[in-house]
Amino acid sequence: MITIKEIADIVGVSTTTVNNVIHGRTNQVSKATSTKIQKVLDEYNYVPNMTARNLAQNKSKIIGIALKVGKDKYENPIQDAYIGELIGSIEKSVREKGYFLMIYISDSIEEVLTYVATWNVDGLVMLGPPDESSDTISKSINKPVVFVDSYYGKTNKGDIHVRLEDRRGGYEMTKYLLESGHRKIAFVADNCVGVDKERFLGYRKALEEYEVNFQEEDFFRLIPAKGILEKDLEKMYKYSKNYTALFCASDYYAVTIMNDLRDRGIKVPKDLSIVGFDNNIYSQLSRPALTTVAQDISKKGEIAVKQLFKLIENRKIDSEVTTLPIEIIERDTVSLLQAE
Amino acid sequence: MITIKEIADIVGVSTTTVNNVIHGRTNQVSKATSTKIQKVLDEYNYVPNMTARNLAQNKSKIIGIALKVGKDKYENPIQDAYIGELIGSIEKSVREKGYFLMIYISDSIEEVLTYVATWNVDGLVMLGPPDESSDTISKSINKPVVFVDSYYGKTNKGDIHVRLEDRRGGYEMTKYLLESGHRKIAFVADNCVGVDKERFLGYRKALEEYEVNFQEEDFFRLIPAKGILEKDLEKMYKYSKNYTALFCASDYYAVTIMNDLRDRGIKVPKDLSIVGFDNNIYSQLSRPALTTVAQDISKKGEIAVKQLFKLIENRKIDSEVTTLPIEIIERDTVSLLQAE
DNA sequence: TTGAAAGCGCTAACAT
DNA sequence: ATGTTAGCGCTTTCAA
Repeated sequence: MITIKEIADIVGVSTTTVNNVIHGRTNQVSKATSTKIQKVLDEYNYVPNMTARNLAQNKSKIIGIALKVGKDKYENPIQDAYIGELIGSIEKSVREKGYFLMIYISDSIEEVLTYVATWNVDGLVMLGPPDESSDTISKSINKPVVFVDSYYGKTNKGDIHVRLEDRRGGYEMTKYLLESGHRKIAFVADNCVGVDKERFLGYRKALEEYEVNFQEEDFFRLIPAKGILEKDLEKMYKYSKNYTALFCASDYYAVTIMNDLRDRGIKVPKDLSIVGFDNNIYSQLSRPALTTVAQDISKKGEIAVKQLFKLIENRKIDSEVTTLPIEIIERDTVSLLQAE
Repeated sequence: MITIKEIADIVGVSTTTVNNVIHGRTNQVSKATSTKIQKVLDEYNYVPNMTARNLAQNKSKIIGIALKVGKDKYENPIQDAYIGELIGSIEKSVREKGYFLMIYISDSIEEVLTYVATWNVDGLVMLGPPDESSDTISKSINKPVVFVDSYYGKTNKGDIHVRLEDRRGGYEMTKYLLESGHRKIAFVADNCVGVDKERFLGYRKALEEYEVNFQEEDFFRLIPAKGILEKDLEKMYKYSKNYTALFCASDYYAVTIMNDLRDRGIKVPKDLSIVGFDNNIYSQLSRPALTTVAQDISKKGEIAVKQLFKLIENRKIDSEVTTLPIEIIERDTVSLLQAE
C-alpha cells in the first residue's frame, strides 16, 4: 500500500501536486510532472486509503441500510424474498453511485443511531421500522435518511418516505374477492403494524363498502416462529372451513398456507380461495400460481436511493412521500362464487 | 459528535486519560477522575469515530463480502434464495463478532482487489469465483480471505475454502435416480464451471458406474437471461420427451422447469421425474415438493466466518478445506420405474 | 496516575 | 505550477 507521501518522495514533488493529479486537476500541474506522477502512480498501483480520505473530509462514502427487526425475526431477514430483492436493488443503485453499502441489522433503535454516528455514514436507508421508533430516528439523525415501508402516527414534515399503496392494495384485493362473490374472507398476517396494518385497513374498508360484517376472529394471526407455526397451521385448517377466501398479507404466508391446506386435502381454489401480497417469486413459482397484489420491489429500492442522493447532494425534493402503485395480478387461486 | 479532545477539555484532563477510561483501562486511572470522565462521556453521548480509530490502528472492523458475478447475472444476485440465505447467515455471524459487513459486487477481479485495499478490510469472504481469478486473489491479497464455493485448477496451499460435497451430491442423486430405474437422465445447468461442474462430474461418475452411456446432448444448457429462457424452456419441452428424469443443478431451475412442463401438460413425476440441488425454499414450497440434494446453507456461512476469524485472530486452522455434507431429500418428484 | 506529542494517510487553505 | 502546513479524531509511546 503505497501512500501519497511516498509517491511524492519518489517523484520529488510535494503531496499537493500528487494529490492534484490523483484528482485529475491536471490544469494545475505541468504536463511533464503530471505524466511523470501518473506513471509512478500506475507502477506502484496506488489505491487511495478511504479511511484517511474520509477522516480528512468528514465523509464516508458509505450508505448504511438499517433493518430494524423484531426479536423473533432477527434470525436471517436477508433470506426473505422480499427483503432480498429490496436490498439487492438498493445495493445496485448505491454501487452505481460509486458508494458502498454497509448492512446493519438490529432490534434496537439506539444501536442504529450509534451505528450511524460510528461510521459517519453519508446516508441511511431505514427499512420498515414498524413502530414509532422512526420518530426517534428522524429527530436524532442529522444525516440524510430515507424511510422505506414505514408508517407511524404522524409523518414528520421533512421526512422522506418511499412506500407502497398498501392500503389500496388491501382494498382492491378485497374488492376483487367480494366481486368474485366471496363474503367470508379472513385476513391473515403475523402482526398488525406497519404495512400489514395498512393492508388490513384497506381490507376493512372494502368489507364496509360491501356491507359485509367484520368480526375480531376474521383477523387470523400467525406466528412464524419454529414450532409455533405448525400449530397455527393446524388451527388455520379448522378455521378455514368458515371461510371461502383467505387474504394473506404476504405471498410467503399465502403459499405456505396453501401448501399446508392442500396437503390436508383442501382444494384451492375450488374449496377455498387464497390470495397474497407482493407478487414475489413465491407467488410466481407456486402451483396453482397465486393471485396476488403486485408491487415493483426493485423500483422501490431504486427510488429510495434516488431520493437519498437528492438529500445528500442537496438537490430539490419534489415530493417527500413517494407512494408506488399496486396492481392486482389474477392467477389461479381464486374461484368465482355464485352471486347470492 | 463530541470528540475525545473535547471531553478531555471539559473534564480538564488529557486525551490519554479519557482514552483509557473509554477502553476500560480503569486500573490506570484514579477512581475519581474515572467516574468524572465516565459521567461526561455519558452525558454527551460519546461515540467513537471509527474512521479515526481505524486510521490510527490500521484496522477497519469491516468484513468484506465480495460477489464475483458474470455479466449476465449482474442484475440482482442478492435476491437469489441461495445467495440471500448465505449472505444473511454471514451477516449474522459477522455482527455477532462485533464487525461490520460491507457488500461488494463486481464482475471484475481487479475491482475486488482495489476494494479490499481501499477499505483496508480486515477480512474477505469471496463468494464463488467461478474461474481462475481466485488464484489472482489469493496471490494479491495480504488480508485474510475465505473462499466459499470456489473450485479452480489447483487449490493453493494456504487458501482457506468452505465448500460442499458438490460432486458427491451429483453422484448420489444420480445414483438415486438410477436405482429408481431411470436410465435416460439429462443434466440441466446454466454453465459448467464451479459447483455446477462438480455436480456434473458426480453425475457422470454415477452414469459410468451403472454403465449408462452419456452423450453431449444429455447436458442441457439453460440461459437464464430474459427472453432467452422462454425459448430454452420451449426447447426443453421437446427435449424432455427423450428422458425419464431431469437432474437440475439448482432448485430454482428444477421448479421453473417443472412448472413450465406441467403447464404444457407433462405430469411430474408420472411422465417425467425432476430433481434439484440445494434444498432451498423453492424446493420446499413447490408442489409437488421437489426431491433434491440438501445442504446447510446457513452453516456454510457460519463456518466461513468462523474460519475467517481464525485467520484474523491468528489462531490455528485445523483444516484448510472444509467440505460440508450433502443429503438426499426424497420428496414427490421422482417416480419409481420398472426395473428393466 | 496523568500528560505530551508524534503519527495514521489524506485534504485544503495558504503561500510562493 | 508547486510547496508548506495544519488539521481530521484517535492511538500509543514515552516521559513525568
